[in-house]
Amino acid sequence: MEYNFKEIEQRWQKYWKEHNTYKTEVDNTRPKFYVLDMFPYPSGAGLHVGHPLGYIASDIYSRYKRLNGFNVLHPMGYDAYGLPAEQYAIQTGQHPEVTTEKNINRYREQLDKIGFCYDWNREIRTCDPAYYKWTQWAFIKMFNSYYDNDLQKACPIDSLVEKFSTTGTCGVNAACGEELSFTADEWNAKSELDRETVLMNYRIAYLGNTMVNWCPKLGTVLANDEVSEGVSIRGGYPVEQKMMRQWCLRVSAYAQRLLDGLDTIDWTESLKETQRNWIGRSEGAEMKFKVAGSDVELEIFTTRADTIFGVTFMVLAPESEYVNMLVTDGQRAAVDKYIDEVKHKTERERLIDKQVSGVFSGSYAINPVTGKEIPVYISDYVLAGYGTGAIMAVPAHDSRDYAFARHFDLPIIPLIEGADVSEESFDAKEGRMINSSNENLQLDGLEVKEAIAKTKKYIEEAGIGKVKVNYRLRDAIFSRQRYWGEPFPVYYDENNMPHVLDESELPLLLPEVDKFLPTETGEPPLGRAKNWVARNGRPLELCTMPGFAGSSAYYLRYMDPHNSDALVSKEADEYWRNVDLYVGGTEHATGHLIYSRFWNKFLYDLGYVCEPEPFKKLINQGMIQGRSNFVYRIKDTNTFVSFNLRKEYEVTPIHVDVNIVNNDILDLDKFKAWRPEFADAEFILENGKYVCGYAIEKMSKSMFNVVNPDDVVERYGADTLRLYEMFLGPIEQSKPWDTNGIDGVHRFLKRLWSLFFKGDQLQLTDEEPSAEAMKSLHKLIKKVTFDIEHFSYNTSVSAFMICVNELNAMKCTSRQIYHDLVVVLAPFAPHICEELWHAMGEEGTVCDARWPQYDEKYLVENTVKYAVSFNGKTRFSIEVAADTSKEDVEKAALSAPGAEKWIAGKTPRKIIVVPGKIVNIVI
RNA sequence: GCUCGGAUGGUGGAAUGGUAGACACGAAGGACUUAAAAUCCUUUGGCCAUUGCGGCUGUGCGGGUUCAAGUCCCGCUCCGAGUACCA
Repeated sequence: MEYNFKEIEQRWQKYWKEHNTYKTEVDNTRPKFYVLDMFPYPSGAGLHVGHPLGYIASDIYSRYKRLNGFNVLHPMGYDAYGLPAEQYAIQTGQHPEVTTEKNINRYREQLDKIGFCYDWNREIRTCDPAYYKWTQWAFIKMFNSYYDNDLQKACPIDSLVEKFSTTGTCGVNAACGEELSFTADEWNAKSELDRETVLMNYRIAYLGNTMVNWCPKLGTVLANDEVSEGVSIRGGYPVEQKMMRQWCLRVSAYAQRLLDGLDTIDWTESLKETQRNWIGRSEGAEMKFKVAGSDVELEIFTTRADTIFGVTFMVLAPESEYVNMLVTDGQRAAVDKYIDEVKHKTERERLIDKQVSGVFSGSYAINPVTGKEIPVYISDYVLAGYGTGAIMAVPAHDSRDYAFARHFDLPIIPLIEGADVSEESFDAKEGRMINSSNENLQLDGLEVKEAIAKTKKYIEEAGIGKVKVNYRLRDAIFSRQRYWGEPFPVYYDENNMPHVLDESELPLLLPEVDKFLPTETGEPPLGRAKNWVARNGRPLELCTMPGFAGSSAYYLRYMDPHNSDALVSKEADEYWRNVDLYVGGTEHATGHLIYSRFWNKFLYDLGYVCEPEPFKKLINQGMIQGRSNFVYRIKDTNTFVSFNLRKEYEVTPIHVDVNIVNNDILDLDKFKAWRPEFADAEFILENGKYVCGYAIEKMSKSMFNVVNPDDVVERYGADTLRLYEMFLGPIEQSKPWDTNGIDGVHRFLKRLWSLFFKGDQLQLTDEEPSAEAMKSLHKLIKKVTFDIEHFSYNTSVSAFMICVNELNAMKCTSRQIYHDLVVVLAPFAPHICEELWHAMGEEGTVCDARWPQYDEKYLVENTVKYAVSFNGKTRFSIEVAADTSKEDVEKAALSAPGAEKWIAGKTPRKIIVVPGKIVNIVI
């Protein structure tokens, strides 16, 4: 009987579906394990061979845990809201819902062919009203909450109102946009509208005027993580800075907890580091500089308080509120001109144009320590959004200040002994201080670190400023001027003040529109919706939520996907708790993985979830790159020359579809049929074959290097695909898709099959397995158990190959051996194992078997091989009985044939015996 | 610039400080076959010796620790990823 993978795989996939084999329920009698894949955005292109890499790894882990008696939650769903469907809708008029549905069906079809053990009863889609109801619900909760810095948690906004009405802002320490100060009486005297305006300053979901990344081409704002190097990540369009009234989430309030939480979770160090950088904690000081002839106090943030003696000028961000206060009449025109220029530069231009620019404000600040007057400049190298939007410039020890000082010919005072600042600044925080003492503060001779500490202490005592921690992490901008997203549960009153809907009104359904474009008046697409008003007749919010809204809490919904009364029931949450193993790409490090942690912590504060971190362990699967193939056309002809002969001609490399190339050998007939212009192509072959060149590139349609998993399944079967993807290399490493080795894996499965069957006959016997066979099996179990726990799947596949080869060589037919072999292989190649399990006459499915435990007693060797080294160089090996004493091993090594030659009559100075491994003889 | 990874045969990749190159691909040779496919066997880091054992060398470069280093330490080079006027 041939290994008919097609028939086997179809049969078992059908069986699993019909028997609901992978259905999961809360079961308090068994330990839980939650394995999650980052759910995909269902794009029109379908899955390529890179997508399943992580899915296969998590599937193996899920099956392994299940075999070990865990109740495994392993769900899948779709991140269904997103730009591509909307862009497509704009172009074609096709409703995004229709294309999304179509794409989801295609994804499902592809996923099903690979034999995953997902519990599809728990499928979720972010665009499903029953799902996004809970996204809207969370938004309402955030709107109705503020962040209490003393309690370090989110609290109901009502309790803040309570405090305001009894004590005013006194004693309130809350995360806010702007420090406010008022008494209870002042609060109580405020109008409803004024109160709402004040509260907006504290809400966790708030409407704020902020500088946003505006992408004119996409017609929407983007979050910081959606922009890279001044262009949008999706589409690569220019992004500019614009002040807009936008919904924001006060993620910054959670900065410290997001940072601290990283120490409690098992993620790769590099990913944690990325998040730490993104959060960007920096300890420093806020200092106040008086301005000559003015009441204004200029507040700046610095991490280098020690350099206070080297401050030779100040710089304001062009958007800073200080600008207007400090510009003198004489400089007004110049400043206005400069600010106008800056405004019209896009973020990208600002980055490309690294030339120093700036303008003098006309004012002078007074150094609080030295009392010296220093000019105040305005320049776009200072960012409005970080710190206070103003800096003290120390050109000797900051490269940006240095460039500015050089350009405007401002003084540069070195403050560190031995630092040469004639050519460039000395930015390192090391060395001894000089030029830094007066009657107020003496820093000379101190190390930089000591100087920083001393200065901080001084400025607090002298009341010049205070120690402050700053974070780079900004609040998330939460509005998108798009159609295909979650509508905000928000309406506006006659004062244009937003209010949230009542929870009973959820879900607020996404309305129909005639076109998916902005309105003629420039409003978002929802402006086209008819009757887009709340129950009370008030107009609803026209923006929708961004992509990360729906993906921030989806792992919670999987726990209890059909609950219409809660995001997740207490019971389900307390059982499943959080994700034990999360598998996905690093590209979400500063987006989804920050937002999700924030969202989870918020729900944790409110008592809706019981774990402070959503993802306990995270594995990043590498990207699968494309391996493009090339043919070489001789210039001005239709003749193609094989790879190794191409140097003899003048040729143009042309991408060729990798699907008509096999192991770099071009299928000539398929090539001719591929495109009309190649129909009469001629070839110059080498050894009768046309060999293609190759290159590693991103997998994309335009490179003709996209490999579809369906094609691989069709040709080799799902089990081969699964094994091969794991065999390709370490899971976390990026690597090109290269089918050159797939035959080897497929051969392995065929060999396995032929161990079971001779002809049509199952050739297994009930005889006792030999010690040799037991050893081979237990070696395998030990190795595979270890490997799965350590996500080292590639070496497991090797271990299977070795074991099967050994069993084959020893002609083992023992049912007992194969029973266990099938169980440990089942997570990797479930279909063939299910078939063999069944053929052996076992009950039920292999999914419910028990993971075999290895027994060291079978692994004990009778004899041990020692490598014998002389002065560290291995020369030969000896074999001795396993229980030979160290002394006897030494003797055996010294008296072994061949040893004489290396000892050369001398007396060994030292002999080191590493049990079971090596004897090193030092002469 | 900063942060984090990485560098091992023709290729993908194995090696708790202990015989480097497991396993697989590819290649070469062979068996079976009219032939091909499939399958199986042998060889396969480099150099030298091959009538035999064998010897030398070898994990990006230069040092160091150690009886012993691909692995640990110091200093470089190159490649990849992330991030970037964050004061």
